[in-house]
Amino acid sequence: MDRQQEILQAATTSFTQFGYKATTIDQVAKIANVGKGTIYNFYANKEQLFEEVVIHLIQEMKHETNKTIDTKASFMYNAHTSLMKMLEFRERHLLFAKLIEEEKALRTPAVRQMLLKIEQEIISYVSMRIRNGIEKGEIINCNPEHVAFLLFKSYIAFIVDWQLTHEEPIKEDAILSLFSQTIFNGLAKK
Amino acid sequence: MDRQQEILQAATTSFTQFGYKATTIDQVAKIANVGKGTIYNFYANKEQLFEEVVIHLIQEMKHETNKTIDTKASFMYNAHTSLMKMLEFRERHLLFAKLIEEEKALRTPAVRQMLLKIEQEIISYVSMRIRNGIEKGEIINCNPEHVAFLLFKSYIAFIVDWQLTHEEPIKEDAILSLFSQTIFNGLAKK
DNA sequence: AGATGACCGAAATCGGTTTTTGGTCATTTT
DNA sequence: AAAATGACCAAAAACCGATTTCGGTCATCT
Repeated sequence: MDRQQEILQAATTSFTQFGYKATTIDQVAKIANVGKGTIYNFYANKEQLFEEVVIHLIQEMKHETNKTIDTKASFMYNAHTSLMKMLEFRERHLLFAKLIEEEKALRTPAVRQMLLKIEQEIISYVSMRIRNGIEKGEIINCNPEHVAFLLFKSYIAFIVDWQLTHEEPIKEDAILSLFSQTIFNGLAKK
Repeated sequence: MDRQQEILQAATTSFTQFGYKATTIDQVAKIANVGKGTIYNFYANKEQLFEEVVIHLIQEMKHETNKTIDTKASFMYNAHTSLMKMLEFRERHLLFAKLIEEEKALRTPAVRQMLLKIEQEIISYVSMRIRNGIEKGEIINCNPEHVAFLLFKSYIAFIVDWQLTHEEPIKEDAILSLFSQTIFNGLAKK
């Protein structure tokens, strides 16, 4: 694996485990087995390295989701399988969870900014899919941004907030059936 | 108005305006036009005064909601009007918003604890209503706790989080129609 | 008997000092 | 020559003792 890959990998590990602030460049260098200066050959500064990690993760999620989408299938079916896919890779979203936690606890501006970027990115992606479903006449004529916002916040609530008030995390299939029964089913044209 | 009422009123005002931590007992005394010692004749300490304020607010909300419920009407209709009622009194929920903000920023343990209490209280109330709807055969057989959690978190997301990423608050009727189109409609038996 | 505010100690705040850490660059390695 | 490196620097964060604030008490006063 080339050095840049190694560094990105190490940074992802460290940010996920310790958060943004508690991750030091020295530490990333050590994990990646490179000198500190080498990192700056590829990334201008810590914030950009962070951004690269986040962009990479978003891309991966989009890619993963797109793979599951079958343009022949119904919106309903695709929404269901996409959500399932997302839930399957929940651990990978632990970076998000970590960042949300850090944002709440430390209010690091860089983290806040990145979270808003992630949110905006995801919501605009989901909006697009919803708009698509409306155009195809598969789902009712709703406000795509509002529905996307609702979906995003609901998802985060179960992935992140649920643990705060309940001992054990909620099961994937419980979330899945809940969303299917409520939001998704509500959206479907009858 | 008797002194105790005066104090509770003053405390509510101050907590809502400044939050828990930034509210001093001296200040409450001043607003209520009583000596500081007088407050301790009615409330053991600041935390209990806070709890009393919160309990009062929850009671008021429950009462307000119960008033709108028509046992003859459908679950759907009642859910809709209850939500409408809640939205109507949005300003009164500003204390909640303030507390959520404070919890995020300062992590005051007393505030955290109180928010969890509020959340638990509301979710258990909504759960009860949902269980009722299921028993009456009006809505599909879902998990009442999960649906209540979803409803609560969604409501909070629009009342509190929306402003963080959007300039102007979302309109009441936009929230209302969104909930009707998605979650509520999904729950309805067809 | 109930209300009050001066008073107390614990907890928060502040400001100056020390330590940590993001970022650079002269030197070394390939 | 090009890339890698870690000693080094300045700026930001952590630390810590001095000072202030504030929750809670109680002797005194209505």
